[in-house]
Amino acid sequence: MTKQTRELRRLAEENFGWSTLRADQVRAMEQVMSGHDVLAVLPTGAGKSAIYQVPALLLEGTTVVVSPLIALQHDQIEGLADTAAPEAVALNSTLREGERDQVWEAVREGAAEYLFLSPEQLADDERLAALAELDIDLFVVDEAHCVSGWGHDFRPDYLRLGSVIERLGHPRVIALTATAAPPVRADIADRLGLRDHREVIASFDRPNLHLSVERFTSDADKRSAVLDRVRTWAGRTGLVYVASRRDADDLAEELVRSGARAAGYHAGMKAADRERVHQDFLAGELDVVVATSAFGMGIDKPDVRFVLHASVPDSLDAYYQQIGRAGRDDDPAEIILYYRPEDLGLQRFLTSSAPPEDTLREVVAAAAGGPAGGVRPESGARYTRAVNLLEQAGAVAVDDGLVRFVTDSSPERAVADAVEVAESHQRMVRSRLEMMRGYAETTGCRRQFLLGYYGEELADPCGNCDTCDAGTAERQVPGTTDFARDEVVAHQEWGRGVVMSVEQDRLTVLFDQVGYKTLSLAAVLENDLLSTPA
DNA sequence: CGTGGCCCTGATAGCAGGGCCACGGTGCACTATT
Repeated sequence: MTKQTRELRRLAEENFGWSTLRADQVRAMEQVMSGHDVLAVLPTGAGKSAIYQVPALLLEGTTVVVSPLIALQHDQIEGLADTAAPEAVALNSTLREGERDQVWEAVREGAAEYLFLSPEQLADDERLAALAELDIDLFVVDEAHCVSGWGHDFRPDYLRLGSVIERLGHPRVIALTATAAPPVRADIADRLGLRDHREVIASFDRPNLHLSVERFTSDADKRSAVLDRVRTWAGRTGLVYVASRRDADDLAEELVRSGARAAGYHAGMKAADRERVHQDFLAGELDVVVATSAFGMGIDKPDVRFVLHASVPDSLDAYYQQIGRAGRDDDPAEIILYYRPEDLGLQRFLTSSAPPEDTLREVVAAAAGGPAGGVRPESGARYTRAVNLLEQAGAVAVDDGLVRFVTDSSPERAVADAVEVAESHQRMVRSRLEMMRGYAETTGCRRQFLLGYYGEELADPCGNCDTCDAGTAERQVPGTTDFARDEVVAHQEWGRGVVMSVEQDRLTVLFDQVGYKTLSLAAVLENDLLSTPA
């Protein structure tokens, strides 16, 4: 053990009371201390926060932590307050002016070691300039999958964190998440501008989760199957994920009517009601929460015995994250997807977003017609998204919040290029949804499919999923030696791709431009669809 | 993309069928009113 590792262990014990650290945690901390940027993908409960909390004590300056939810910021700050570690503070819209000043003062004086912020806080140029004046030597992006999942449309300030990091002189960066498939990892590293970074990736396998899918034709049948299942498990702790707020309310109400200790949860509820459901679930006063995707981040309850999906989520990334809330105590848990292909339609709608052509034109006109030093774009998610697309298309550059038109192309061309970037992203989103379909409809081992999606190989069928139970998931014979996992291939129309998995009769390839595609092995071989560049 | 509710029509015992429309998720920050 090196001197530094001993020092990290000592600080962990003295300040946080952690007498042991996991190998993954230590590895990530050591990389940070050697000056590397780090992307750590570790399951919830594996102590992700320690990866920045401990090294922060060895580094002189302030640690900035970007966190997506104000509630999560509070949880983290409370957690730190219970330790011997230095003070943690947050800057967000809930603070009054006086409180805001106090936070700044604490940070400036060095009284606060950890500063929690939302990505939107960092969009304000004055605030960013003030931060740049400070000595910030560690920049942490918590729940980093949000960069990829939310940044492109929903919360575009996530995609600007790369420039924020540059503006702060590129302190060491740690990106933390519990779930990230290979393309998501690449997106995070790319968008944050990680430099010579190291990845610490834990296994995604959760062998205690029994995986299954039940297929339905009628929506009413599916719905009663979900309700019946929960009723037969009366008293067990679990989650039911639904696609709409109305379903959350309705299903919860039906369960309550049949005597279950259940409640709905979605973003349309009053903050106090949401908080109460959250707390009651953690305290064991509620058995079942019927929720939209709003429920989950920050929930670390060990004894969740089932997670049911009354409707498909928009990707396997979301699905894995949601089912991962079950069985954290390593005891068996049931994971069931109640599947109707029609339900994919709702997700297709929810994840579709028309390229913002009007806004793109507005921003291009302002930048191309403005002063050479650049123009300050209007604030708001709509404009930020347009700037992001134009920047990615190489049409504009952004420095200190000023947008400059930097291409030789015409303004019309710039808009068209940005639209193409948006459409390319849209194709990726669509292909993710198709992978969700693939999981639901596979006759192979569910776990092999799921782990394959995360770039992890499981040699034999798992023996703990419905297809294994039914015997349809026979041992996967590599159909041919023509293609191997991780191999780079090229397709005439879809361009470069990487083989994600090889099954008996088909293979799944992740293409850079069009996302995931599942190809029939026979068709590939017969028509010579894929070449393997040397 | 798919569903549920509404209205209209036509045809005629209690409503079937078609067309149209609205709706559907995640959170930050900021503002105006009570």
